Amino acid sequence: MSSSKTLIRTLIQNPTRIKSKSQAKQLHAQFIRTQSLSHTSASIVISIYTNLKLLHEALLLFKTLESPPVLAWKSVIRCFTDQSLFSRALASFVEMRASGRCPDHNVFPSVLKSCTMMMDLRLGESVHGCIVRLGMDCDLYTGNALMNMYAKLLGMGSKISVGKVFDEMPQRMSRLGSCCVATESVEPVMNCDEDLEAETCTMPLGIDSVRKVFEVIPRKDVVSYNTIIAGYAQSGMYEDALRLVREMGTTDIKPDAFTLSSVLPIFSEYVDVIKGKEIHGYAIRKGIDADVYIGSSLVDMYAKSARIEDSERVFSHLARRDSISWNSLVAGYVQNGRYNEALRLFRQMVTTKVRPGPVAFSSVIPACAHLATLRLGKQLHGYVLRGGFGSNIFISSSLVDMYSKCGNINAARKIFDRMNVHDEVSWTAIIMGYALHGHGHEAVSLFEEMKEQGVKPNKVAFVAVLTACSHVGLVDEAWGYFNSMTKVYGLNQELEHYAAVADLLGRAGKLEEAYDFISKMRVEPTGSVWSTLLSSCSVHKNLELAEKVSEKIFSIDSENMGAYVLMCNMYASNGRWKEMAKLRLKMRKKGLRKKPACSWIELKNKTHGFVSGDRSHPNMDRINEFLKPVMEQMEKEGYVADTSGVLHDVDEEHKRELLFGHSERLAVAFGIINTEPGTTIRVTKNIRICRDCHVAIKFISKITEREIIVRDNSRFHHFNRGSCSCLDYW
DNA sequence: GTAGGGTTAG
Repeated sequence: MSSSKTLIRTLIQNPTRIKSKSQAKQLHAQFIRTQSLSHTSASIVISIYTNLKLLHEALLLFKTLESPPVLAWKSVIRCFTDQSLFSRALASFVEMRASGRCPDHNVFPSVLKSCTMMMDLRLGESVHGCIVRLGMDCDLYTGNALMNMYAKLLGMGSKISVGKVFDEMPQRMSRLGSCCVATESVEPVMNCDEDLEAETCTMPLGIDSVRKVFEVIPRKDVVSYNTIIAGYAQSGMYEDALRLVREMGTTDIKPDAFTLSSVLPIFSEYVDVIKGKEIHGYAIRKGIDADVYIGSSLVDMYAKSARIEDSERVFSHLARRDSISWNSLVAGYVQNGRYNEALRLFRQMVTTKVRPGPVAFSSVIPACAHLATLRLGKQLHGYVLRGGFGSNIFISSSLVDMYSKCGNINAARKIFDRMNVHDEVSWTAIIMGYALHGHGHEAVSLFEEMKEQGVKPNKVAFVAVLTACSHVGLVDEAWGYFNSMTKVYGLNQELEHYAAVADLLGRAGKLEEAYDFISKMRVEPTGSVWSTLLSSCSVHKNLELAEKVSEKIFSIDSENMGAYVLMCNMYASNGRWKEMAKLRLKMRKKGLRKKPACSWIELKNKTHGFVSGDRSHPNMDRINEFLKPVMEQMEKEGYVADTSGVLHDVDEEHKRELLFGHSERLAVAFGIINTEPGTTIRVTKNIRICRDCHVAIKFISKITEREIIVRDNSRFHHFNRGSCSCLDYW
């Protein structure tokens, strides 16, 4: 008997000597056998259980206590937090306070973490009050946890309104990590005060609180610095973040992997690859360059600096890759326009058994949008739904965009309508979708609806609405929107907005006005702004202005292929063969070659490409066999080949043949002969659809009774029953 | 008690 009492005493004095579940249970049994299980000893056993993460055993014993001591409460609360049972941790804390027990500094870090994960700012603040009253705000761990809470719950976004903090809760939730899912009650306690409704602060709300806590902590450690640096970095206060990193250099606290991976995104944002490389070098010297966090930050930093090869190299040297490392490179490919590689890597990621999370989908779906591959886009959509990410606002916005860019505006609208909340990005995606499909009026009314619902349009939204106006010729409306940017929304017009207005004026035939507008822009016009006017000059057959405009283009960009081709076309259609020849000679001297026009169509899991005039396609005979009678029928119905756009200096008969071989016509024909009657044909083209093909496809849609959708590089054309959705305004 | 990747844009 006495020997077992000695044993108990030794174990109680050194509880860490108990390393296994069976040892803990033996100790518990000894207490029961010797009838010495007091409140204090029970608390010690509970703390031993919780240290071994034996929540169930701890709770069984805990429930037998009538008035549990602080040690028992603390252990249970910490264990709940460790197991991601945040709401139960908080409930226990509240209960402990109600029972009159006074918390000590050991319990606050867990409680604050639970408040953070539950996004319960109200409770967190009252805990803070309690901490101050107990004079525990000097405690290092408590202070660090407090800073983290304020940074997470108040510190996101550079300018944030209090009302918005609460609106964004579902998104913030996903950002806090997947462990939220493990709690029993995901519903955050939201006590939104009326007076907190929509006050916009110019400074992120939380960072001020973070700084106050930081200043109170008397002795700071590397975690304190990392927490406040991350807070500044994520609030867009980059200079303050970097200032603190430098300040660390004056102490004996040295930047570690956490510090670096908070700082690297700043240099991504600044596109400062020199500083980024310095950090990379520091990481190598410290021997932490293989860290997964640093690795993905480096991949991202190099990708954002257009050095995707360096991203690939960092990625290939990573010892371990998690889903974020993979996704950083997938996203990097997308950001650099390497869409096929993005899709390839995404596939590789999946075959490597790394489960793509929500972020991976919102990175890769835009690749489908750019490639206009409805087939892959639909597959990803299915994958998204199976993964349970259907209500993620980032993913939904990218799906809206994907469906509209792949030609299915109705599917885009359906997804948009099913979203619970719309932010400026999702609104912009659907508005741009209608704009590209030529439904300018619908786009404009959606823009108005967005404003009515209190969502402030950003600069991209203005690009979308101006594009919508431009595609249907809403000149007055466009001016209104253009001017409201500065007057109502405090947004500066940027190149894209000027370009959209210039495009609008040009399309509307107000060529001189467009010329003046571009000449007086407050931003230096680029070659592409002038190029849109040049194509308007071509559409409205104004050769004189076109020559002026092309000179402007060549003075900015002497190798602008599009301008050469358009000018050649215009000279050709005016019979000015000499000028055309001169221009072509210039092109040849510069070694410029015309980008081949090509079109592609997806059929049965395969993409079929057609290059203008290329007769090598294995189905060429069948295509011609199909086109011949259709062309004859077209001519009976009044089709006359418009050969004015044909560049080549050849006779009329030959020109007709050349038009015959245009890539979009081949792709449409191929689609029709390889699908069931009535199937919609979707064709994508790399440059603007040709004028004659536009007429021809209208006839083809009528004769074959097919809906034909052609996406060129600027918009969609829906051909149906002999007419096009653009109503020939393009 | 701390860190990394994401949606809309001629």
